[in-house]
Amino acid sequence: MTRLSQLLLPTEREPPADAEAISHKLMVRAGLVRQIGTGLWSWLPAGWRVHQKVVQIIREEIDAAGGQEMLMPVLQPADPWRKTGRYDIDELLKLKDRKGADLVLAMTHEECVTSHVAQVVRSYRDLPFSLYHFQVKERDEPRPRAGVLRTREFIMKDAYTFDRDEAGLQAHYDAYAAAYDRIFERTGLEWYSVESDVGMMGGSGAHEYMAPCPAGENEVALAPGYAANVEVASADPQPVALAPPLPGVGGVGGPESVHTPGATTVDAVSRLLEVPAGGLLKSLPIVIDDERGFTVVVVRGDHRLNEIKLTNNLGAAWRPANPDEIVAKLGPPGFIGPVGASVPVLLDDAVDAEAGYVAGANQADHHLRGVRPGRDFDFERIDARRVEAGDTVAGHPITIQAAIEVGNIFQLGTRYSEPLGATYLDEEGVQRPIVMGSYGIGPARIVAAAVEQFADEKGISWPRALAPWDVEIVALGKPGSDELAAAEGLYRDLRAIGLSVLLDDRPAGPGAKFADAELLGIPLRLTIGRRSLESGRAEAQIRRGLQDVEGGIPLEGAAEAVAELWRTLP
RNA sequence: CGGGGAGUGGCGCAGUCUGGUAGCGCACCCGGCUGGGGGCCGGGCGGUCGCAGGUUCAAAUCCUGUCUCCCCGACCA
Repeated sequence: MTRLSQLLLPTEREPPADAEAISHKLMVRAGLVRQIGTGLWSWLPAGWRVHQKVVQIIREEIDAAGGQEMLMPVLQPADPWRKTGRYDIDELLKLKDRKGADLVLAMTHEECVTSHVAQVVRSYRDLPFSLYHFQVKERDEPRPRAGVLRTREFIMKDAYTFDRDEAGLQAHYDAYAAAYDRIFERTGLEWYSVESDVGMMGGSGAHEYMAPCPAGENEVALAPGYAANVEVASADPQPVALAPPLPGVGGVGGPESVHTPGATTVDAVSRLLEVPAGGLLKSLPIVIDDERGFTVVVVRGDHRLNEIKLTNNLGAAWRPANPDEIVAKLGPPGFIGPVGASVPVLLDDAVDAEAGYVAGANQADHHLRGVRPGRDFDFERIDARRVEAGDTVAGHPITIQAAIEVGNIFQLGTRYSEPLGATYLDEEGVQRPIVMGSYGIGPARIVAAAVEQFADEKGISWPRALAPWDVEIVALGKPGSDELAAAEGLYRDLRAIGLSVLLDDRPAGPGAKFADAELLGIPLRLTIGRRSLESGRAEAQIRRGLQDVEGGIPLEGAAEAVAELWRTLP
């Protein structure tokens, strides 16, 4: 179906009233997708062609990397999810069948694939291998948003590797990383891979593949040779100009108490004492979920706590202390500090132990000036702050950029094989858990990212590899006209040499056809009108940049010339 | 879950405050003109105003409840 007159392509002049993200607006306007409920989207024919382009690229590269394609169900028994402890996740949709049996709608397929492998694999001779499928995932998201960027139902390519040991996993992981590089390179997207948090998935290592764009929900810290999710990024802090010199710094005597009535925030203290925010110490009382208990985390006043880094570097869960605990252990909230506190202090790496700071005095309406870590309080070091733009890595300042996560790779280890009993016998007859990895890609996010990255004021501009059709022919003139006949001829010739072609043969005006073509974003547009017939040439416009091809393309032998031009497009 | 906003022909909106014959633009259908950037003229089709209950002689409009959708935040294997 490649005649526009017969294609269901409901384009709109106006974006949905409440849409914000570029991809949301344009994918709806261009007739690619339609919404049926919050976070629930249908792919219309043109949009589905793009999705299938992405799927095919992924399939080819994962096959080449040794992945074996299969298919697992979305509807699954609850039992394996109970065994892995994931049945209680809020995002997991649960239901019952007519007999009252508990079922879930899978949000990913570790439980299923691992259950099968547990039944099938007996010996080290059965390993290694990797499996994958493209399948719908269901997630009861707290807040779907931005069109197809974050939905409750979506298709994912999820792959799983099964190895005898960590070394095998590492080899598989590296192979998948290389395959991912090829996949994202082929899509034509701007992308990079970053270190990422292993999250609640557990495991020992993870990378995310990011496509930078304004609608992205992730923040990535970037510097030459460095890219990390802000969730886990570390960097050298920017220095703070501490002037004038603070009392007590390097000198005799302890900190000096100053009256700071009502100054409960960094901002207020900073202004009152005329000390930059970075010259303050911010004390964050927490309760760690192990023998450490009540603890104060101290970061520079101009820095923010990174809760994920804190959790990872503590190696334990924690919660903010409540006001009663703070008063009992330290003093009035707003005036707490590490000096004189009889609780453990974790000092962020960015705090200079030789410098003098302002900190809360653990006394209402008072702060201490000239507080020097080490001299005035004992501490252990921790890296717990969120990096800021301008911090440096190996001397290079970082920037922080919004990005969409389009893929990820995880070293799972035995997180799923142990609870589900996926084991094998090694050469010595010893039973060992299978070592696993998991690897996801969201094709819909790749589609949306491509829209976001290359759209202009006229509409979408697909990378050649993802476009729903290679070439669009705009046929001007009435039905039955010579122009339309010539367009039909060109259409057949292009198809004959293997290009996919969308022919706009609708009885519409030229303005409407050109506008729709630019909205839909096919990389190359050929126009056949009266002028073309008179000059023997089709006008050609490259969508990216809306560049007209000088002189057009001679209709005589046009197919080869078009194919040649098409291969040069982005 | 917290905060904000919105439900009126297919789409985008006005009307609601101050109750009194449901409107506009686009799209769509028919006829004609036009034919290289959303063109013009004429004639049409299409809406239980999200849903339920209430107040009233009278409800899109006031009251109560409820459902749905969007945005910000929290959350996000």
